[in-house]
Amino acid sequence: MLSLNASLPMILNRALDGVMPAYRQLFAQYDLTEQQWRILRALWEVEDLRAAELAEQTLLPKPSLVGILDRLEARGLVERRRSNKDRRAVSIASTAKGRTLAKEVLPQAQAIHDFIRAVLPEEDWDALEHALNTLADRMKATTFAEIAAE
Amino acid sequence: MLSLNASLPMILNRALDGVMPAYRQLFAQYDLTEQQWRILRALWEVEDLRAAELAEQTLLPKPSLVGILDRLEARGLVERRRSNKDRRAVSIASTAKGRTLAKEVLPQAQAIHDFIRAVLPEEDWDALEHALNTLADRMKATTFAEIAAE
DNA sequence: TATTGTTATACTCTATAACTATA
DNA sequence: TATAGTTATAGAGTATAACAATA
Repeated sequence: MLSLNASLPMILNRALDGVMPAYRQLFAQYDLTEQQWRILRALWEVEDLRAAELAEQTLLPKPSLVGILDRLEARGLVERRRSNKDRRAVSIASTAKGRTLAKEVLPQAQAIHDFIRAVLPEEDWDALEHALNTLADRMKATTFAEIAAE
Repeated sequence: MLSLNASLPMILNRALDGVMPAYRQLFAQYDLTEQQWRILRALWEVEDLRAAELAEQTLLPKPSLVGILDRLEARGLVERRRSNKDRRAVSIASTAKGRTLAKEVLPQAQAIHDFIRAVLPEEDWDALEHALNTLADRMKATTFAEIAAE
């Protein structure tokens, strides 16, 4: 029987547990949680995103998104605008204040990233990325019911 | 500049996001959260563990552990016993009821695991495990301050 | 009717620091 | 004094379902 620490979730969690503290120390300096960071990070790359797109890119459930956006908006880092084309939709964008923050934080995040990249040789990263992405894609199309039915 | 969805945390999170729903559907049938599962899973492999060991193996912070154990104990799935050798220490073990649960759930968790393993060839798994464990080890010994100082 | 985003509810987990009892 | 576990506090995120406005 498989042991706990050889299970894929635990391997992934251990890796995250190794990597995230460095990031969290950085985020903490700017009073950001990991989820808030993901949202800002996504918004800094584009003009704006609709709530549904943002939820998908950040892997955050839609009802969670609302609260996290509320907090970011209250701090003036993002802003919500009702779309004119479809009055149901909301477009979310970084504010100027948010972009100022980006200029300060992104280089430091990049430094962490570079440090991490240097731990493994380039070809290991390619293999890692490919394997994990394959897994995620394959599993996204699979439910527990299908597995149990085998 | 690096994009969000190419960052290691996001790659790992996406993989978890692909893999966990299948497990969560299973856990939900037994009213278990992911964290509760980790604890039970660890306790099913051994006679007992001390709180500190359990926290380490499950990657759960000690104060979180207390509440999660409270809930598991209230359901009669685990039990806490004060150690006689060191009256400060607490040894935590699965109850008979917990072991009955194990017999029911573990084979289904194993089925998910087998399914996941079949997605990638054996050698990819070896590479993946090795790469991620190397990363976790290397990063655990690193603080943000060190990275920033480079 | 279907979709977008939001609200409501209830709960689990987290972070940090301080505390109790042992050692 | 140091350690093991717990408590206290305050908050963030999650899950699920239901809802209002709009399409």
